[in-house]
Amino acid sequence: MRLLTWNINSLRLRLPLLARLVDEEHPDVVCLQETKVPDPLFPLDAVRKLGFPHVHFAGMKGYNGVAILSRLPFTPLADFPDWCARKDCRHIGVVFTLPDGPVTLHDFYVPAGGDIPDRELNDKFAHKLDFLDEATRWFTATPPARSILVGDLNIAPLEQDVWSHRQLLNVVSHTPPEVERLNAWMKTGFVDVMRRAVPPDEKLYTWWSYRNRDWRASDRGRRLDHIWMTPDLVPAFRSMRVLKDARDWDGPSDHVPVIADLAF
DNA sequence: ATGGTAGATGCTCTA
Repeated sequence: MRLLTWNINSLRLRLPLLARLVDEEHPDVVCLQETKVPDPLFPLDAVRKLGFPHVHFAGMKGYNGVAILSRLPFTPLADFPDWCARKDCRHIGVVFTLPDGPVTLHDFYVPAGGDIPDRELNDKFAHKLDFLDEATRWFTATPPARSILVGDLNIAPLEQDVWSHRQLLNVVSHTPPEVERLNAWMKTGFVDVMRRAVPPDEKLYTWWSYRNRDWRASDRGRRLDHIWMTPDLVPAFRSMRVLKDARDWDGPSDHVPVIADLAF
C-alpha cells in the first residue's frame, strides 16, 4: 500500500496538482488536510475520476476540512469525539479490511495555534494545547493497535525538524508545551516512522512558509506533517519520501506531500 | 524588530 498525506490548502483550487501527484506517484490512499470545502460542494466526481472510488470527508465553510481518498474499500470510523466540542472538521478515520487483519487509519489536522505561545493571551494556542490533551486522553483510554495516524499535526518536535531550534523555541509549532504534548500523544502507542527513515540528527521539513521570497534558498522549513504507526505495523513499513519538489509546482501548497510505502 | 504571502469569504479571518 502506498499511503500519502498532504495539507493541500484548498482541494478545489489544487485539484490539478492532486491529479499530477496521483499521475506521478500512484498512491493507493490519500489523506488530505485543509480541504476548505463544505461537504455539499466536495468535488466527488473529480476525485472518483482520479481513481479513488472510496472517499470519506468532513468539511466546512472556509477553514479546516479533511478527506481520505482510496482505491481500496474501507469502513468509516464512527463514535469519535467532537474534539474540543467545536465541530470543526479536523479528524476522520477509516478501517481497511486487509488479508492479515484490519488496519485503522486516522487523518488529523491539529489547530495551528495562532501567533502568541501563551494560553492566557491567545485562545487559539489554548485550543491547540487542549486539543492535544484531549487526543492524548482519548488514545490512552482506547489504546491503538494496527493503526496509522497521519496528518498536519502543526508541531515540529525535534531540533532537526526546524531550521533553527534556538530561534524557534518560542515560536508556535516548536515550543516546549506543544512538543511535550505531541510526545505524550505519540507515547499512547505510536512510532514516528518518518524518523525511522531519516535519522533524527538530519534536517527534515515538510512545510515552507509562503512568506519567503525564495523558499528553497532560505530553507526555513519545519516538519509539521507526520506519519505514525503502532509497533505491530512497523515491520510492514518499507520507506518514506517527502516530495519536496512539489513546493515548486505551479500554485503550490505551503506543505508538501509525504509518502509511505507499506508491505500490505 | 518587523513584515513578509496565500485562500476563502464578503467589508476579515486563519494560517
